[in-house]
Amino acid sequence: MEKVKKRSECPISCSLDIFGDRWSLLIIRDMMFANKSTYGDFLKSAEGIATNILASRLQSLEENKLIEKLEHPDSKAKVLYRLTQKSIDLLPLIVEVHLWADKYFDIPADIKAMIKEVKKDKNKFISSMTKQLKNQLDTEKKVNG
Amino acid sequence: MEKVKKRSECPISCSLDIFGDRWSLLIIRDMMFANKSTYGDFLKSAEGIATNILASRLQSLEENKLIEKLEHPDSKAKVLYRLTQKSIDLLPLIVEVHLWADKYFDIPADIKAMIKEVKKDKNKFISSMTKQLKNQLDTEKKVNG
DNA sequence: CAAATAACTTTCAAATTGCAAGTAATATTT
DNA sequence: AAATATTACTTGCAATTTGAAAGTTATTTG
Repeated sequence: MEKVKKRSECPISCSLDIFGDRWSLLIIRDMMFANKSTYGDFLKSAEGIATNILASRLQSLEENKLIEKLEHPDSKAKVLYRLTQKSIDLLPLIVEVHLWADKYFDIPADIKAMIKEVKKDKNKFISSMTKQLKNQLDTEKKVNG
Repeated sequence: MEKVKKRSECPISCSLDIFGDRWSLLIIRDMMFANKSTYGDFLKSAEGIATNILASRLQSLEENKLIEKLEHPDSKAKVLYRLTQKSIDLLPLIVEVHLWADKYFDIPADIKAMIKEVKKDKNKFISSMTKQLKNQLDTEKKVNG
């Protein structure tokens, strides 16, 4: 039940209202690149998100349709979180974050490899990864939906 | 003297540590697209940033080399803030924010026009705007630098 | 059936935000 | 020259948010 306060009509401002915090894009990252999909998965990430913050971000992301909650195929105790088209469409933006960071930070080797692929052919990387991510859609049954 | 806490080596995480908040990119936006350059300019923006938050964000952006403080040519009472190469390099990312927002929000007409230009030829838009922004560099004398 | 796992929720202190008012250094007006 | 206005902040304080730790509930495993 978090308030949705739009500060202006500016597209950047509206976007930041949704994912302009220090955690939301990291959850998206985990889902996009690390194939994480559960609450426990996200908790294990290097940045160390607190449990209450994770719960609050997951709720906000769901309210903003960037993720969906599904029944987990392996267990009723688990919840499966999945990207939506809306969040998959953030890939080009996230790729640009990587390219910018590559210019100004030291990047770990494994990620550096991915960035190398991006630099080789950005559009190809994005379209092939987008296709891959889309394959995960429409395959599971939504929960509470 | 704000602490610089890097949560991990992840490029997204490192980037968010710098501009992952609800205000920093709006200041960059004002400088990139609205030709704003002073404290008073930023205060006037639609989102209504508080004076203390603005001061704190300007300091953080300066510490992270995304902006520079210069003597204002018109008055000693004014401070001129200017983009750096590092922040100009955020343009591709900011363009992608616009494209994403264009897909999921209603965009004001004037900005819509710009997005139309972007869609026509993204690379051309970015390179020509980058060139324009770079022209503002190396023309003024730094303050306290 | 007991212990472990998973996904949260709750509690509370600490940090951050946001509003309002105040300050100091120019600049302008009278 | 004195008074007023502008500019760029800073300060004080209440409200909100964050973060660490512990607790809860529903499964699942041994």
